[in-house]
Amino acid sequence: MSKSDSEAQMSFELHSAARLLRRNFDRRAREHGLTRSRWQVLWHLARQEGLKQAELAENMDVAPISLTRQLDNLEQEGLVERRRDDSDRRCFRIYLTEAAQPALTVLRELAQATREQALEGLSAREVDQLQKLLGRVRQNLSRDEK
Amino acid sequence: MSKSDSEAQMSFELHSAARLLRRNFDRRAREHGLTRSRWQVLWHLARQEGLKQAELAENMDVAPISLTRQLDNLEQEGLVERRRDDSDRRCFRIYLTEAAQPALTVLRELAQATREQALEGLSAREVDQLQKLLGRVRQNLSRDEK
DNA sequence: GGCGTATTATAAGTATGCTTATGAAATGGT
DNA sequence: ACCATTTCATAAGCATACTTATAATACGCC
Repeated sequence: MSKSDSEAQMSFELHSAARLLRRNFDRRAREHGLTRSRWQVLWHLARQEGLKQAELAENMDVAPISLTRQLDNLEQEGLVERRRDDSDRRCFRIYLTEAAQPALTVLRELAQATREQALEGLSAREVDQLQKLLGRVRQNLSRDEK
Repeated sequence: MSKSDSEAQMSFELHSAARLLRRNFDRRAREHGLTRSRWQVLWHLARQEGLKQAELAENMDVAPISLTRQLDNLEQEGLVERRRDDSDRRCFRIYLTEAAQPALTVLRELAQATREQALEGLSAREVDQLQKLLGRVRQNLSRDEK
């Protein structure tokens, strides 16, 4: 296989693998009544709470306006909370509520299951290698992301 | 790093890298007036023409109905063609027109540029390794895709 | 050969994301 | 202190994808 072909193949595999990983998780999440856009918000909040909407949107890689509606819904259902910032009355700080904890537990289990399936048959060394190579690709691409 | 952490990290990198790759290409394509959904159709057709809409949709990983509208637009602009199948009057076979060729040339160049940026600093051997590892992940996940 | 089922494309309605515009509040230069 | 600029959240309108339903045609079992 020529260098250029191998590179093209790599793009294809990268795309496919990521799509399948997402899908696999989606399928599991859907069985629990969690839709993609919903679990993504919860997932990011579990990593870090108290962000402004704009910051959270940046983290999630969606436009702030797109997050607004998701938060509207999640807030209505009592899973997240908008708290006014004391020092800047323009913005809110976003927090999870206690009611969100059960969903998070489920999400963590689903993520684990998906990963196990994805990495079946790969040695710890190979997983590590894959992670490092992907990390370099990511850095190459994120250089000019702003 | 524990095994489980390393695995979680891998999912994150995979997701990120794929997203950035897509985005990088999108940004380039957009400068040429090509939107995501449009170039995806053209791209897949360049690989293989003459498919039924349902088959093409399956390849592209979208629902058939979603493809219908894209084809409506692309057909209107004369970039693709729906040809009736002789032996099955229910279905169309989809083909690119001559008018689509310039766009495809541009797409190929953009893809090349994106790949070069993504893989900067990786040796041919590393690219190959990455491709093979991703291939295994893909296979693990695509087993139960249907 | 004939009828039930499957397949193909599409339509209607809904969800979700984006671009662009807007109002309120903060910030910075002078 | 004042005005221009920036930032934050949201609104309106559009693009795109999905779920579910439907009409036309093909297929398969008996």
